[in-house]
Amino acid sequence: MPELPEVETVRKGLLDFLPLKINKVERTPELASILKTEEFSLKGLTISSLERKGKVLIFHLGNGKTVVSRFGMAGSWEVSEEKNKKKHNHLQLHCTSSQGAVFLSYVDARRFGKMHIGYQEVTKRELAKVGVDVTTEEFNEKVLRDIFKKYPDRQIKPLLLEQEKLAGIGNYLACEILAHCKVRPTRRCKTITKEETKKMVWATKKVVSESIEKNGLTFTKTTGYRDVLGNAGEFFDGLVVFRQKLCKMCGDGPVKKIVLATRGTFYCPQCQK
DNA sequence: CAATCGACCTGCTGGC
DNA sequence: TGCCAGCAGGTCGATT
Ligand SMILES: [Zn+2]
Repeated sequence: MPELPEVETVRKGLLDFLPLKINKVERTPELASILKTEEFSLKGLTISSLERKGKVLIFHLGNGKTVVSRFGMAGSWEVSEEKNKKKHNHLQLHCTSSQGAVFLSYVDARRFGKMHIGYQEVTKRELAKVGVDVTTEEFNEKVLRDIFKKYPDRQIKPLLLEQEKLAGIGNYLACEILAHCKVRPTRRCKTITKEETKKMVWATKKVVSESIEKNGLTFTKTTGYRDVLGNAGEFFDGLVVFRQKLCKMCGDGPVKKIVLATRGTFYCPQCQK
């Protein structure tokens, strides 16, 4: 269920343990459906740096060796001092980290995640499918305007979710961004004004950065997204429409829920035009 | 070609 | 309380 802020929080959490030398690899048979590429063994390699583009996390292990990880709806990386005995732990790496001996695990109950263990070429190929990351300098008004020009008849909200166009936005971020720039999710791109486009860039930067500051969003108490040490994200109170009854911007508008491209979509008819 | 829509999985939530 | 349909933060591939 991770969007850009959750993946970034996981990345930052792992940074504290670098370098991570992998001494032993344990895996379940179910990893096979997640692991799309396997060009070498991880045993004996050392994770030296971590990169992120949109919702994709990239591990660098030296000599052009990389791991590309997409979390799907329920996947995440966890660090523990004790062996991680969680039910859906499909890959457990016994490591020596800068903090001592730890276990690095990829846990994914629904197995919608994808992983590639491959050389630079694989990373390059995978990242080529990913559009402009919304946290980069590259993301600006022109990028959005060009997309709108190219897809004039499409509804804005499903378009925001497409990672080949903009990278990092998922369902909650899309709803929140559109609320903050006061644009209804059903609006066709060609009807979005220059002023609204400008505001959408601002809203994207605002919502994404605020969620990152809060270490992402956790919904359910028991399950759902956690950082590498098992802590919940605290962005819940920052939501203004997503899964809300009342709009938190105007304070009294009842939030409407519709379905767009099979995804639950929330907006305030009072605030958003 | 672009756009929509079910399929992939497990587990929580809410209504009866 | 128990059961069970409906739904979930995301892609993909097949089909229109
Ligand atoms: Zn409102």
